[in-house]
Amino acid sequence: MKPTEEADIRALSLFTGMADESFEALFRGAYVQNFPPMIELINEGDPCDFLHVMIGGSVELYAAWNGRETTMATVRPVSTFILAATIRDAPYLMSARTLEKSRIVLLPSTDVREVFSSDPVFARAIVDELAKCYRGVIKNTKNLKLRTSIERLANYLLRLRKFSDEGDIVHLPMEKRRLASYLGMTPENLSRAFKTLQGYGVEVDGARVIVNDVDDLTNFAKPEVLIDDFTV
Amino acid sequence: MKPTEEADIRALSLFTGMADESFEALFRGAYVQNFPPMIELINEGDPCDFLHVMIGGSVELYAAWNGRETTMATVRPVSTFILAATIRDAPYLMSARTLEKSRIVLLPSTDVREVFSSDPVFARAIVDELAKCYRGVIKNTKNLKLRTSIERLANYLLRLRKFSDEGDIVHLPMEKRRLASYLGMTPENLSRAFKTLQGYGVEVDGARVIVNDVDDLTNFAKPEVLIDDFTV
DNA sequence: GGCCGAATTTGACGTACATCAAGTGGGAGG
DNA sequence: CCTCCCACTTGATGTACGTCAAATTCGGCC
Repeated sequence: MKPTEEADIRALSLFTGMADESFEALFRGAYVQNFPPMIELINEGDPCDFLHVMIGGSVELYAAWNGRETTMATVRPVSTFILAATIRDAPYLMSARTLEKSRIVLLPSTDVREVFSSDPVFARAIVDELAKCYRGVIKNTKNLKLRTSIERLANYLLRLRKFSDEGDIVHLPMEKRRLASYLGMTPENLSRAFKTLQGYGVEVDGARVIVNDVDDLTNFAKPEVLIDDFTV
Repeated sequence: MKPTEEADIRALSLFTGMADESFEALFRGAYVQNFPPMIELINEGDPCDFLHVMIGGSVELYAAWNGRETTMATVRPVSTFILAATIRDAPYLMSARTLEKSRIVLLPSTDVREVFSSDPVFARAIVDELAKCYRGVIKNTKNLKLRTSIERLANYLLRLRKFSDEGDIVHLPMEKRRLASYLGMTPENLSRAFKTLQGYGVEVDGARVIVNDVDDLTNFAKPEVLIDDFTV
């Protein structure tokens, strides 16, 4: 692990307040690995051996049942995933695969639980993180149950735009078929949903999307803090 | 609060291991209240002032957006709700209303956070509870995204049956329209879904449902630990 | 028991979305 | 530069599910 990477990780809210000794104890047994694209990192149902920390690339979390599959989330640096399973020492609820070449730190779950017990600051940070994740999933459920697929797409675009550094031009951070699955629809339907949003000033060119009329789109999408704001 | 009620609460995994002083400190500032049916306890977006502990009746957690409303969960004694908002000192993501006459203990959020900081056993219990809740919501998301409404109903019935003490006879614990909303469908569609499940030996008589052929229904519903087992 | 209002059911119909089957186009490798 | 492959799009069609309106049943209350 390079010093800059370590600094990035240390800056995560999960690790930032903890004692140096704890941080060191936590990362002493860590493995840093580079994975090629489309590698299965985790299989649903397997026992949870590691907390994963993304420091490069991107990973898709997905779930399957009865031959169907759905994207639950995509993870990007710098952040952790499957904290809950680590803490509970429970089997993974989701599978994970790399989408691109990815660099990931693996922290043995036993170490995480150990440091959790010994460092109250880390414990507090874990609780904060878990509560944040929980609320994130609740928001996602509201999004799924209360909105149509077109409304979900519209709000998704507005969220992208908020963090775009090119103003009204946003770049879809994943393939359209994965976005479709994440939003709970088929690729075909996503394509048609984009076409519908043309009527609200949305212009699509591959992965580049231009939001020409924010007010119009916002008026249609009706974004709301308690669903769409990930900081609350 | 009656001694038996206090004992019931103390037995919750959230409170069972903590020091007596902590428990006392936590409940010193508690309010015990009786509510009539259909009272709004909590409004989405309000600041979170209390951790709620159900000791009688039942409460519906629901969310609304743009004129639509959906049931997120129903809570029954003895258990707590809105732990995550309490911990984060964040606004409620869901609203809550009593369904029946209910008896509820209100613990000031500040007290919860204070005891959380001072009692590591309580802290550990909160983390466990949060992780459990998080995993519960993830399972719910998988249920919603991977299954049709009929499949969700079938699995819901099998879950009820598992905890029924009348064998193949189960009792729906809420009105059908709320069940429909919880399962992400309309009352009309729920009615038709029940009719479809007649083909798999399901007999409906008001709130009483008989599962005549568990194997047949199971074969259709394909329940799975990583979606339907709330203990994992 | 009989009445009343609300929940549930039923039927007819409409909409949202999935599926299937061709296209079309764009990027990686020769 | 060409070509192949794979994502994406498009159109036609089917299915799941919602909506609306009208029964019907149920539960509470006199």
